[in-house]
Amino acid sequence: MSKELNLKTAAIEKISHLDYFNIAISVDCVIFGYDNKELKVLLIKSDLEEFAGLYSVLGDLVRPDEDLESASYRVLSERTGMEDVYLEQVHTFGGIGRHPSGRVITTAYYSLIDIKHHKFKLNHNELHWHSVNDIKKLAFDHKKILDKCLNRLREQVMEHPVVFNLLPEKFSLRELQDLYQAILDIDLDRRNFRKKIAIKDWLVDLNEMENDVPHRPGKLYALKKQHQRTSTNAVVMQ
Amino acid sequence: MSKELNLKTAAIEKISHLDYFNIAISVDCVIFGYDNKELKVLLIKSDLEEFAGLYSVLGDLVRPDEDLESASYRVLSERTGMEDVYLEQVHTFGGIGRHPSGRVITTAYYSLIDIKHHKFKLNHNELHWHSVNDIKKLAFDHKKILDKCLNRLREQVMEHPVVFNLLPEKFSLRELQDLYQAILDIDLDRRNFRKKIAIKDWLVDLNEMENDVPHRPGKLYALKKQHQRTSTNAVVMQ
DNA sequence: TTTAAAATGTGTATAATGAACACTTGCCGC
DNA sequence: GCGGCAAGTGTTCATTATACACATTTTAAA
Repeated sequence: MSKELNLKTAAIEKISHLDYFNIAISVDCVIFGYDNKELKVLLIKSDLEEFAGLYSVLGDLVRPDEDLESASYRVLSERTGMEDVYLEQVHTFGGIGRHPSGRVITTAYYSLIDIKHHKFKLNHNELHWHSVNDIKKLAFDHKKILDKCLNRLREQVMEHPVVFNLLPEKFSLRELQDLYQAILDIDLDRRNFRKKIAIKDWLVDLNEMENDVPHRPGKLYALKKQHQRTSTNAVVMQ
Repeated sequence: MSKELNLKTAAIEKISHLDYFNIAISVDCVIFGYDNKELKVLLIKSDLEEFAGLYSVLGDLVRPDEDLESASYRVLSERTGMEDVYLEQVHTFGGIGRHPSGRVITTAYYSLIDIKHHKFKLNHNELHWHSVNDIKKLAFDHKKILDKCLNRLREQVMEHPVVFNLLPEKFSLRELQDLYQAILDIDLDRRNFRKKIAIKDWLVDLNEMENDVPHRPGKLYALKKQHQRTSTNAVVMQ
């Protein structure tokens, strides 16, 4: 792979090769989880003095031989032990001063994982789940990144079957509704919600019941196979 | 600005500084225009041997001291002479082999401009408008980039007042409907279309009439000031 | 000046979708 | 067996989207 770029614009020739390569690329993964009727996000204590005491989302520099999806997938699996996660690119943040140590352009992804999944492990002491609603300030421009990812998640949630990545394989409609309410931060009418979900035809009735609830158990459902989207079977993945 | 990045992950320390900076960042602008009832896109003949005869969208490397928006804005004004254009980030493409001369990650923007605007000039002999529907193949991964931008445009068009950037300041409802039909590639019912637009309350009635049409002239409208969004007054711009 | 062609401008009826709302049933725990 | 709690289920009403037709205005040509 030649290190000489061949883009012949008027401007480029005036500027040295090194200048152009003096920008680093990173990916940042906003990893959402769901627990105790709250939407959570996985954060790590910032190791930069400038941001002492602040948390940031998980990210890393992109290696020369990996594409963006691979990089964010690597961040995810290194940090959580999980594979086959749902990942979606949201936005690229390229402000000049966004990283105190140098020019770093970052592409933000959001990811949805099941906190209770047997493979899920926190591979770092300083990793913690935080309730999305409680987060006021983050290191770098990560609050902006979080907000953008949260907005994207909210836009997607009623149109596409993505939130099931936050739940265990089997779930009741009440659990599903609680999850929607946590994500959208609104109350939903139970009957209308069930109707809406039924119409979409995303679920299979497992003919099983909840068995660990202190009241009448509900039916258990699972997402239909053809709607399951993860990093390995993504329908659209560049 | 220190060249020593301070991101202390396990992985980074094993890899030399130069490796990480051996990635270039570019922006690509998918510039849409509208003429003769067709949606157009501004393309340039590729100057790479690998893509001889193929066209590509307009792009350039990002300079070390400019953010992504500035870079795409610069590409736009250098190529078209226009300022105050509408620009929106769509997606970042980071595949390993997407550029034959080296590793280049690119962030794609789409832009909407009025082909007939007095400031619009093509500052390059090899720039041409192409009908979006006729484009089968482009250099690099630019067909994919075009498709993604076109999809984004189509998603936005009914919800947000963006397409007015493709029209002159004054326009009739017929012209507006023709434009919507060109973008969405469908026919719309005239009465329902007018109702839908009226409800949105985007337009002011100028109390003027068309005067260059070979039939009954229609009323002229303009986009209300508070809905005009360009690069200088953008509501949300990172 | 009459007439044909073409597009403007407008309203209503019907269908589809979304929102509000209450009661009976089943299981658990005491 | 009784109280608590959530499951399960339909209907009405309001809003929104769709389908559809006719009279009017202007230009251009006979």
